[in-house]
Amino acid sequence: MPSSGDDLVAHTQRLYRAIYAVVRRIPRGKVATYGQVAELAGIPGGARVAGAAMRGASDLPWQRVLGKRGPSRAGIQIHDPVGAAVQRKLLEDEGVEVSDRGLIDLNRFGWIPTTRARPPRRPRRSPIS
DNA sequence: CTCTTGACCACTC
DNA sequence: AGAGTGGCCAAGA
Repeated sequence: MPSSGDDLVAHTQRLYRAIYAVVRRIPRGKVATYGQVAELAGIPGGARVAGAAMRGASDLPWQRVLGKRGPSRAGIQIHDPVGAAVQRKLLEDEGVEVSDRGLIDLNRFGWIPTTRARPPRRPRRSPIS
């Protein structure tokens, strides 16, 4: 947390940089939610901030950040229909299954920022075609 | 400083 | 299951 003497501009820049840093850590073929990204970036409850940060995002895997649509489901939440289509394409290109309604199963594709080895997960179907 | 906006989220019907 | 509501945080006008 910034002390009262901390430069406010530096602080806000740090927030966005933190968000981008988190997004860059999301591995290919996995997805995270805005809320998850925000929390990892040090902004608990700041899901909307993460969304705002994604809007102007460039040179980072922004397509891997989705809205939370249920306990174990995420979905394309982007407003612009064109951008939504692009996101779907990018995700499918890296092996993420997106339903017709734009939903993704977090149990299968959700990113778990594990520091240690994750338990052996056995995909029920071939991860790669 | 107040008010509005937003690629959010959880809770209720 | 889908729609409505209120709350959340930070940015920008």
